[in-house]
Amino acid sequence: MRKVATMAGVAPTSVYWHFGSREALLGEVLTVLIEDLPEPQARSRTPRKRMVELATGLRDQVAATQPVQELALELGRAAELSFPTQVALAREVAASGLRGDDAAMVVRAILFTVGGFILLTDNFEQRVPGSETTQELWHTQGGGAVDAGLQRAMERGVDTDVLFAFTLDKLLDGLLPA
Amino acid sequence: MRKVATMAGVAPTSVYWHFGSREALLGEVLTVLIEDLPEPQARSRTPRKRMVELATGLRDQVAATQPVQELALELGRAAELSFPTQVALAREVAASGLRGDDAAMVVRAILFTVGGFILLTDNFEQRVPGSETTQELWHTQGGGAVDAGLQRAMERGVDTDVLFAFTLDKLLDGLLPA
DNA sequence: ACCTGAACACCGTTCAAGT
DNA sequence: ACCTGAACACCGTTCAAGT
Repeated sequence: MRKVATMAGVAPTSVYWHFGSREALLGEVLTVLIEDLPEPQARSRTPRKRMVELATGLRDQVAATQPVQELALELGRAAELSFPTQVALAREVAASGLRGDDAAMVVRAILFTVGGFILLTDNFEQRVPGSETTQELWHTQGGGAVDAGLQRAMERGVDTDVLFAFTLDKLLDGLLPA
Repeated sequence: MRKVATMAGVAPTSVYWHFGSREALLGEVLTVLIEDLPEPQARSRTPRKRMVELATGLRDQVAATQPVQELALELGRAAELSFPTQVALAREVAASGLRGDDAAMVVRAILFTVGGFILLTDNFEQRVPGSETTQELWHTQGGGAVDAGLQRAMERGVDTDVLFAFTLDKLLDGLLPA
């Protein structure tokens, strides 16, 4: 508040006259930031490929505008960030032949998976220096609990981009049976 | 800090002699809380059913111990909470016939999906009163953008428990083809 | 209508001084 | 070895007083 006021060349208390509270101020900032986000785009030739494009695009956009996402999260307005993609996704699900409640479940399953991935990856990156990743925990855990090859693979860690693409692909296999 | 000190019948500054910082204190609290969590259990008869049981169990456990989860999240130690389930899940994936890197991808896809769902649902519940859900945004959005039946379904909202079960089921369909 | 300074009730933290 | 009070540098916010 004091920093913002200084930048505006005004006393901290003036901000309260204009915005009422810190939260209200941040809310207006977020609204502007959200308006400036680009529209989701999908140019591929099949509905399924366009779904992947939209999902990946949302993930990339959030990664590229992390401060916006953190602010939205803090203000409990994360839903707004994903809404344009949700609408575009709904259109593709309808294009793939699904209707009504069935279509809605598919739209939501995809969006929850994408959104969940984003939050989870984000949480990993904000990891406190001293804390352990599950990767490190697999090292600690003596062998023998699971198959040796699996153990080694778990100890190696993952590329989250690859995992995201894999998970989305398999989910779509389940959601849109040939 | 001051509250904790009062409860311990000591000056706030004494806490710093024992723990060093607020973060270190909370870290030790979290370690104890995590130790007290029950082991993941899976009693069903097929690997796939046990996977569903483990995933659902983790979700339920987190919901039942939300303060622990929030603390783990704040301290960047969310990974630890899911680790026992991750090991149990790895065992089931191996039991279903997968090995090495393929198995690891499947374990991670499931765990990321479950973890993501948990974080996302949690974020929705912590929604700020004034903020809009996508459900409300669908109402705002005039009709015509998508199929009318789908629009109505999106306006109705979801039971996240049902959506979770559905998504997990479809993901497993994709991950463990018959 | 807009801005101000003084002040309040909080934070986490440091540190010299005590026993 | 453990505890203390005083103090620092922060927060968000209220409010009476100014112009």
